[in-house]
Amino acid sequence: MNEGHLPIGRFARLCRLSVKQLRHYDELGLLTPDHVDPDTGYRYYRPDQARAAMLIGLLRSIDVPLTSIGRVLSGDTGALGGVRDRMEADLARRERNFAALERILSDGLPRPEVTVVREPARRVAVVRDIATPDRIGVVTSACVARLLAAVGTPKGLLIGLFPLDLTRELAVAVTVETSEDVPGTSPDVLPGGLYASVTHVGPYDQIPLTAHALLAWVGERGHTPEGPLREVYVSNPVTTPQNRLVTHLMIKLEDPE
Amino acid sequence: MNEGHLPIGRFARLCRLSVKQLRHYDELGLLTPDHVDPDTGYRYYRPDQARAAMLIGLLRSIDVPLTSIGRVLSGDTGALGGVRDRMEADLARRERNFAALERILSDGLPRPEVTVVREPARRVAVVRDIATPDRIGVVTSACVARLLAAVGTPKGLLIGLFPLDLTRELAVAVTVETSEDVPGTSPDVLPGGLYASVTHVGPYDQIPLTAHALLAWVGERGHTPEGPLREVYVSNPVTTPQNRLVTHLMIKLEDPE
DNA sequence: GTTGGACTCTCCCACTGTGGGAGCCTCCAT
DNA sequence: ATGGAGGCTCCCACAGTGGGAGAGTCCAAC
Repeated sequence: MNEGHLPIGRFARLCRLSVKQLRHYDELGLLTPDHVDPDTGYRYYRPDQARAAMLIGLLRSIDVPLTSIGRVLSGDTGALGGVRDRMEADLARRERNFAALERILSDGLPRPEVTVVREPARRVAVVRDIATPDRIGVVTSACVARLLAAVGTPKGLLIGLFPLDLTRELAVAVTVETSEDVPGTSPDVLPGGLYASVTHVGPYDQIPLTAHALLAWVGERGHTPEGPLREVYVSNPVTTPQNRLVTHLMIKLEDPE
Repeated sequence: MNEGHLPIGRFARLCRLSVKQLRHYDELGLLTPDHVDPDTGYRYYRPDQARAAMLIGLLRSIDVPLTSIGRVLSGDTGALGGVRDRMEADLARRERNFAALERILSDGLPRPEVTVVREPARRVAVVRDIATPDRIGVVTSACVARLLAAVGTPKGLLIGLFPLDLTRELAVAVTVETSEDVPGTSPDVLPGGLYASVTHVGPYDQIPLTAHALLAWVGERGHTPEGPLREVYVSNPVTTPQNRLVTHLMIKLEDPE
């Protein structure tokens, strides 16, 4: 064999990777040793493979997944762009989570006051869309924009409707009370009756904190929540600071018979 | 059995959790069903367990680990504080990683120019400390502060010394050339000889990008890097914007015989 | 030439949290 | 009585790394 060949341990020290990692990368086809002894299975690397090895280490050190690294190594120049986008979205989500945790730590676990109110049926103009769980915020904003464009200055408060199961693809809707049909929207009637209601104060992306408490209240009392979760946007999000935004969260209770 | 008891599927829908999750939480002891039929193994939950279940779901939705949730449920009020600190550190690390990835995407993979230079031996004053891999930045800054406090205004450039193996606990050192012993520092002599050298331009926490390229260059040519990695801080970090900071990275080559 | 210690091999298991699926059993309404 | 929905347990998968067992290999010192 060539004299320059390095056994795996020496190569690992050279590249600042662990032996385990190198074997794993070999197995995945990311970095195949220049030569493998057919009798003993010993892996031997050429020194100039250190560049590829260290590229792997570099990208791993910034959390690029091995599959993406594989694409980079095989010349897919666009692979890192996708990683960038995913990292950015992940980062934003983690920042939201961190803010929510900070809030819990400062305000304690949410135990807001739940009241039962009787709501009239409401004739509304509806704008709907489909969203994935992580895009609820964006999609809802878009619906609001479309609704406002169709209705003009609304006379009542905007009401959002969200299904209780947020784990998969879901339909969101934004409505406003109206007395006549509005072009560009669908007419609908929100059922009246008894609702459990709670007030959320804070950023919209922390609504789940309060909504969980509302649903817990409902479940605790043995009610079965019916229909979508209703969010009544009381504050003007343009003029109100994030942590003063007021939203009423309501869920219909089954009719007592 | 009690009439209010819910089988797992119904309870799961109520709490917006999956059946799999509930079984898992049962197994971990986080949320034990109120009653388990000894014959069939069927789990039955009380409606008021929904509060605990939804608390789990809420904390999971903001990435709190199940073990920490367990501590919260058993009344450990300090558990979330630890989670907060870990999340904050993790967030900072991810932000750095994201910045590094952005840099790679805009500047391409680092392939800086490596030169071989002959360095004289240098008599230096040294301040050392031990750091874990994620605290290198902080610990190094502290060493710099101690060194500057001991030396006053240095006549030469600060030089950092870092072992090549960054995967475990490691010793960092900061030095400055001096002609006499300085109280509060240790005297040492940096060996002279041939060094591979490369210039890094950018934030200190992106030094690994360039260092990897340097080590790859060394490895490619079959050299064995010797001794610690040397970082010569050319710019004044106080007056220079982050992405204009200039640092020379140097690694000693074994002497040609 | 032999011996011993460092090195390497392949497998298996662990972590975290969730989902999918197989194979079987149970509940409840028709 | 029967069928379908829903429950049970147990196994495997993901991603990436580390740890360890048990066996084989390399190389330098004697």
